[in-house]
Amino acid sequence: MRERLPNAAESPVRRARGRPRSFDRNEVLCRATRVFWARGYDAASIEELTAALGIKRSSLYHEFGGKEALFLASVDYYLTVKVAPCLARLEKGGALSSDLSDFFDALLGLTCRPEGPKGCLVSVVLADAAESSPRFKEKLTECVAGLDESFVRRFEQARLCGDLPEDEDVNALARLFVSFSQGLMVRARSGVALHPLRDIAQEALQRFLPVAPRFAG
Amino acid sequence: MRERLPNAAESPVRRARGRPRSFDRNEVLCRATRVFWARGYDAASIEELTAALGIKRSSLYHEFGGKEALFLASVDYYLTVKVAPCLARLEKGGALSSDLSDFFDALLGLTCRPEGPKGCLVSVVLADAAESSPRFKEKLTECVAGLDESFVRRFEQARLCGDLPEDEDVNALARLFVSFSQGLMVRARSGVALHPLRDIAQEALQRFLPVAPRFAG
DNA sequence: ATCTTTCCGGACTAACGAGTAAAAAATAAC
DNA sequence: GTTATTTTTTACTCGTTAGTCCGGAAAGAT
Repeated sequence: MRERLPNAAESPVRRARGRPRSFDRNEVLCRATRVFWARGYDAASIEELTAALGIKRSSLYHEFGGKEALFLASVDYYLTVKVAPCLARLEKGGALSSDLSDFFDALLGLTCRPEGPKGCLVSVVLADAAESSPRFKEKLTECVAGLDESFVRRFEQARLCGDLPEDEDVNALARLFVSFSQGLMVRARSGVALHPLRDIAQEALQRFLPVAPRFAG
Repeated sequence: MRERLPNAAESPVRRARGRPRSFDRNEVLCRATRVFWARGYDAASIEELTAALGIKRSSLYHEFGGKEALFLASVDYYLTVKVAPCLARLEKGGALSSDLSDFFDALLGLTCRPEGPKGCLVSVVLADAAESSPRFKEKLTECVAGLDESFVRRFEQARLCGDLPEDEDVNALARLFVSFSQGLMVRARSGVALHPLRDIAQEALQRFLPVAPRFAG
């Protein structure tokens, strides 16, 4: 029926015992992410999901366990494949403001694509779902903490190389940037185009950062 | 059966012809708002709504037209009864930073009540639903624009009384504050308590605002 | 008192929701 | 080839969904 897709996990190791699966878990997860991202958790039905995923109901339940688990797996996929590359821009080793600018470019590139779902899966969809399930609320908390942490690390580094004052409160600054970024995602959800959002981000950059000692005076 | 509630609209004008309604539209809207706020648009079922509202299905459909219309009416109620008072804090006539601080206090008081739904109906719930219906997306756009506008007005006023520099870009500043506030709402949704959020808001206040001319030097 | 208008209550429908069970198919091990 | 094992497919259950209908009750108008 369906031709076998070359599966990344099959080459060196011996093939698993039974019938090989006909789909790539990552590919399926990627599509599931898209559906949840666009429609929200509750509005995305299993019917809609299986149609988009190209797998049958039972395969979905067999592989992921259920809708809630599939959603959580999608969030993880999203974090790893979509968000992490944005955060990686913070570590490019440039000046702080330049790295932050790159981060916003990547983030907006991700969340304003005309053909893609608008806004952020975590800041918009997971946030909405958070009140419905304790697992979702935990996940949201985790995500926010993770983002805070990434920025804290970058700001600590900036403090060391003189891009931030010695007495800068890096935790406060991180929470500020993360909150602002998530607010930007709400605006992106409303359909605002890339460029206006980029302008807002640039404004934020100029105002959030204290004038760096090495540039001041 | 059900005792008549005194209805605000009945006193001066002549009573309408037929049987008077047994519920207060505002009270019903208030409860509907709570349900959508806590559960999200899709997760809130008509069953759940009618139970919380204390009216029957057909009364709901007769009065509001349907779920989508009820949701939009709830958003309007929320804007008028919940958000507007927060924005009114901006107009108290104090110093800019003091009025902004009051605004954040009111906003967080609204969105962090331990017994109430966390986060903001607009920034979290409507944002999620926005991708599902064009009416919702329009409404979200309207809401964001309205918030921007309120801040723009306040900043223009601040420019006049010297709380902001003459050349300040009030539009940019407004979008910044609104985006940050909406990001705070995402964090509130995750269950963070009032005080940590208030600290973040205070930090934002200190960093967003350029040093006012009349306080500088 | 009677008529007219409106609202309430409950039953109803047809579709759709998530989740499951069992048969069929594809491969590895023997 | 046969058997064991895993995935895929198909068909199903059964509760819930949004939305509708209609008989009857309540109140103002006359």
